[in-house]
Formats: sequence, C-alpha cells, structure tokens
Amino acid sequence: MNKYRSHNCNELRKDAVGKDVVLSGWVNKKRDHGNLLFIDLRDNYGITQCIIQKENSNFVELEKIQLETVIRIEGKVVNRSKDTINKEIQTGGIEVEIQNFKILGKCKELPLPVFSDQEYAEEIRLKYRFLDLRRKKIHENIILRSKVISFIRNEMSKLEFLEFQTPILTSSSPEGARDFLVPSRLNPGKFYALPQAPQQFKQLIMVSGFDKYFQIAPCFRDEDARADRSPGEFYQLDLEMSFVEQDDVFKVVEKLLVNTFKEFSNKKLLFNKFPKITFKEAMLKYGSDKPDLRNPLVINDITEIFSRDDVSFEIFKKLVKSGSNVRCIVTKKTKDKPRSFFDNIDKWAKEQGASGLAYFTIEKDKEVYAKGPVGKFFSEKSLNEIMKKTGSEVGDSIFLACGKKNELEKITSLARDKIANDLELIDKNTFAFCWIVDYPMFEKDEVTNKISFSHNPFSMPQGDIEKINFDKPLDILAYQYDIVCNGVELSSGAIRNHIPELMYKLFSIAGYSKGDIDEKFSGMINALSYGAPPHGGIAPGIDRIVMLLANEKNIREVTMFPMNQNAEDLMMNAPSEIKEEQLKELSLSLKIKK
RNA sequence: GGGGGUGUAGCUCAGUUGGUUAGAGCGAUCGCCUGUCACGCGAUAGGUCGAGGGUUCGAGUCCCUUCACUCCCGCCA
Repeated sequence: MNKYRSHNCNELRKDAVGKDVVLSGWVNKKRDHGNLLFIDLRDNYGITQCIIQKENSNFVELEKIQLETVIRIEGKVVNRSKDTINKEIQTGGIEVEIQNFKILGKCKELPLPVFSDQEYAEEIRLKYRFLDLRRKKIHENIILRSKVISFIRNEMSKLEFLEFQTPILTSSSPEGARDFLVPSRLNPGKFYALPQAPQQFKQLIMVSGFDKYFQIAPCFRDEDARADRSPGEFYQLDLEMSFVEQDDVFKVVEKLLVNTFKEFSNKKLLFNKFPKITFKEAMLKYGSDKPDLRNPLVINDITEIFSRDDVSFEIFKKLVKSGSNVRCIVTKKTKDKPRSFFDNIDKWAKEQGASGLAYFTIEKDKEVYAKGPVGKFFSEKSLNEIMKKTGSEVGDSIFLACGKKNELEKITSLARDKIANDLELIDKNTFAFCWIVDYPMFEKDEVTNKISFSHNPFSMPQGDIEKINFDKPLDILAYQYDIVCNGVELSSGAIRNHIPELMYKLFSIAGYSKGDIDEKFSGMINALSYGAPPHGGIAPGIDRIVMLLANEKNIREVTMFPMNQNAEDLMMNAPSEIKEEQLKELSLSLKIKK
C-alpha cells in the first residue's frame, strides 16, 4: 500500500464499513462540537467526512488545524445512522473515525476562501490561482476541458487524422494580428515570431503528403483581450485535409462537433445538420457574421417603402434619397406590450450611439393602420406592402432603423439581441450551430480605401480560375467559412490556394509584390511549386468550445492559468524585467515609450 | 488609443443630505458545546475607506488628478 492513501476521498461506501483505511487530502471544512469534531477531507475525487472524539490524543491538534492544510489520516470506516446520512456527497453513507493523523502540508491563513460559492475579485483569484483552482466549479471546468480534449483527440484518430507538432519559434508574418517576437541570440538583430496559428506548417504537412493532420495547437496573438478572448495565447483544434472540397471539411467537423456536444452537454442541438448561411445573407438578416440562431428575430430591408408617395416619414425619406437604407425587426404579437417596452428599446438604441429606433404596431379596425409615434406616416397600402415584405401580421410590431449600411448592420444586430432578450425569445437550453460561407476574398478599408484580405490570404477564390475578374476584386468570393454557435465564432477555415501564380496575383491586389511573398512566405510558396495537393481545413477554438459546454461567459473560467487583461500573469509575475547581461547577449537595448 | 463600471477589515459587501468613535456576514484568535454536514453560542483582534491634491468648521460621501481590476469600442488575416 502507498503510504499516503489506501483510498481516495470519493471511494468509500457502506461495503467498506469496518475497514482500516488511510486517506490524504485537504481540510475542506471543520465542524467543532467541543467533544466531537467533524472534518471534511477533500481531494480531486470528492469528500469524505472524518470524525474524532475528545478522548483521542490527536483531538486538540486537529481542532486547531487550519482549513486547506493537507493531512493524512488513519482510521476505521464506520456506518452512519440513518438520520445522519448525507445525500449530497457520494461517501455520505459512511464516515471515517480518525485514529491517527499527520500534517503533510501546512497552510497559512487563506487570502481567499476555498470552500465558498462566493464570487470574488479576479485579481486575487489570478494571483492565488492554485487556491482558486481547488474550488469546485472551476476545478470541474478544467477537468471538463481535459476530457473534451482527449475526446476530440480520440475522435480525430478514429477518423484517421494524424497528430503532429509544429514549431513554436517561427517567422513573423505581415498579415493578421501582431506577433509575439523572440530575439535570436545567434542571429543578432533578427527575431522569431510565435505562431498566430500553424497555418503555413499545416499546409506544408499537406504538401509533404500526410493527407490528414490535426493538432491541439497553441496560437499566439499580441492583441487586446475580451471576455471570450485570452490575451496572448489560446488553443485551436487545427486540422487540414488533402484532396477535399468544402463539403468534405464540413462533414468531418459537423460530425466531430455534434459528437462532442452530445457527449458533454445535455442541451439540445437545434440543428444536427448545420445550416449554411452566406456571409451576405448573414449581414442582412442578422447584421453580423456570427448570428445567434437561437434568436428567431430576423432583419428585413424595407428601403423601397420610403420612396412611396403614400409614406410621409420625411426624415427617413430624406436620408434614403441621400443613400441610406432602412432595415427593420418584426416582433410577433406585441401589440399589447406597454409603451415602456418600446420606449426602453428606443432609449437603449440611443445609448448605443444610434439615432434611436422608430417603431409602430400594426393594428386593424375597419382598415389596417399603424399605431405608435411614427404610425401616422404610413398608409394602409404601404403597411400591406411592409407586411408582405417582412412576413408580419396585424398585432405585430416593427422597429425601424435608418442609416448607412455599416451603421445599420451594427445597430440592427445589437437590437436583435436586445429585443430577443427583453422578450425572452432565446432558449438557453439549446446550441444552434451554423456555417457562414462565401466570404469575400477582399474588403476595402473605409478610411484608407486600401484593398486588403478580408480573412485568410491563403484561401482559394471561388469560380473558374481562368475566368476570375481581377478588375473587380471586391466581387471575388472565397472558399472561406466560419462555424458559429449561439453567436460565438468557433472557428474559421478555408479551402487553400495551392497555385503559386494565383497567389501572387491575389497578393498583388492587396499590395504585395512577388518579392514580398517570396520573402515573407518563402517556405510555403516554394513548396507549392513542387507538386501541392488541393487541400483545406479549419481550426475550431478549443477554449470557446469548452466555454459553451461549461456554460461560462468568460474564457478565464475554462483556462487553468490565464493572464489578466493587461496580459500579465499575476501568479508568475510575467512579463518581467530582465538582466542587462541578457539584453546584451541578445544584442538588444531598451528605449521605453512614454 | 478611447468609453463605461468597480475599488471601504484577510474575503464578500452596507455606509442616508457632507456631521459623534466607519458597520455586518464569512474567515482569524480565545472560550463554551457529542451528530454536524453553510453546525450552534459568546468574546477579542483586525481599517492609509486604492493613492495624491482640492472645496469645507468638518470628506468614505462633493470636485480634480492618478493607479489597479473589469466590461466594451478600436484591434483580433
């Protein structure tokens, strides 16, 4: 027998009564009755109640012991009488009568309570992460994360994907996020970059003939944090396949995600076959390329209505004439909602920086009319037309926004969430996956008018390569896709461009010369000219998958040792200053920005 | 880089219109308690009210500056 334990703290049941056992664990909780002391002993697996009477010579010392001290106890398993059974814990039918004990790890006064459901400040949680991680909820989240990852590994292996590691020290790339840089001692003045994703490597793996690759890959991006975005590093299930079309990738990922979500959550999947929504349609109907499809509300464009003579909503009409659009959200059967419901949404919209949301409700007496502050501007005929266009009926309400396309997408997307939340239209007990497809290859920067890649520059453009009209780059669509679940962007992927000439052409549109490509992507562009298979892949975010499964809103709740918003590790004190001689060795000198 | 929120005991928080010695629960320490499982009871200790400045007879409270944490915008191919 191991000297620390004969059983773990979640192992003993009624059938062990009478046995002599050795348990080790943390003192989770004490209940001191003066002549009788209960100690809840906790380890990774569970809790066992231990008990000691005053007659025992160890009583005095145990009575004084700090919570979270690690102890080893020797004792006898005893039955609990019927009225003292604790159904909350799995070992609740028995308890262990302590005969002897030993302190294995002392504990100072705690800076935060471990045994408590209380929320407390992030700063202290991160500084004492090892204590925080002992707490039930987050402990279970981290275990879930581990299980999800090994489940995914297993599924991928079953599908005959091979797992490979790719370099962590690689080269800086000109596109995308800021790189984390690592100075090279042997090459003074030169830097490695940590990979933002193993993008080029996984393509090189395909060129090397391995056919199907995956990796639980660390990715590093030096960008600002959000609740669902760790600063610094995060993990992707990176995968790539040769000789595939878009649908082949979809098939693999759909199966994997459906299996994973069914395995680890009791929530319903709204779609087993994920709907495909084009980028363009998503931006119109949901105002976003990461729509929450649990939300039944859709956005409609009704700009045309405002060029009718029988509509006298002059403010909107004037804006429409100067190029604005009008989009609306219909809420079903809301005619009896109080005035405050509508006004709150209008007020909320103003707080979001929009000029507000106009609204009216469609009513009918003898004829159809619109009720509400702007109702009087609409004729019966125009209302019929609106109802036809938006699928609305008498008793429904319509919220209207007018503006330029970008502003409209932003405010209607926010309004869609806000209104659905107010009306409690979102079923929190479901997962709604979808594919967003047909992303444009390029986009135009509104300020600089410069054309740049809208997503991944290595994506394959759609259509017959011979016939692509490069003079209209903004019309070129790519085999580029995202997976979205409940409004969370889980991953993006693409069929890659494996044809060097085509890549030079596309990069030239974004302002890169052949020389730039040869220099910046030398490994890959070179490889593509030695017989590259058509290939494609995707990279679902592991952290976000676990977030959804654990029902957490913050990525730090599913990350073992996260950094804070300023990308500092408060426990390890990273980043830290370094010695002058280290700088010297790296041929670096500091010039700190003020 | 910008905007919002928060900051009071080890932890979670209350603190009225600016007014006596800044409070509670948990935790800590000490004492009592033989069936608890958030055990119970009593006592004690514990405070740079984030920091600095200002207004005032008087500031935790009002004003200015600043710092920390957090949420959001920008950013994240």
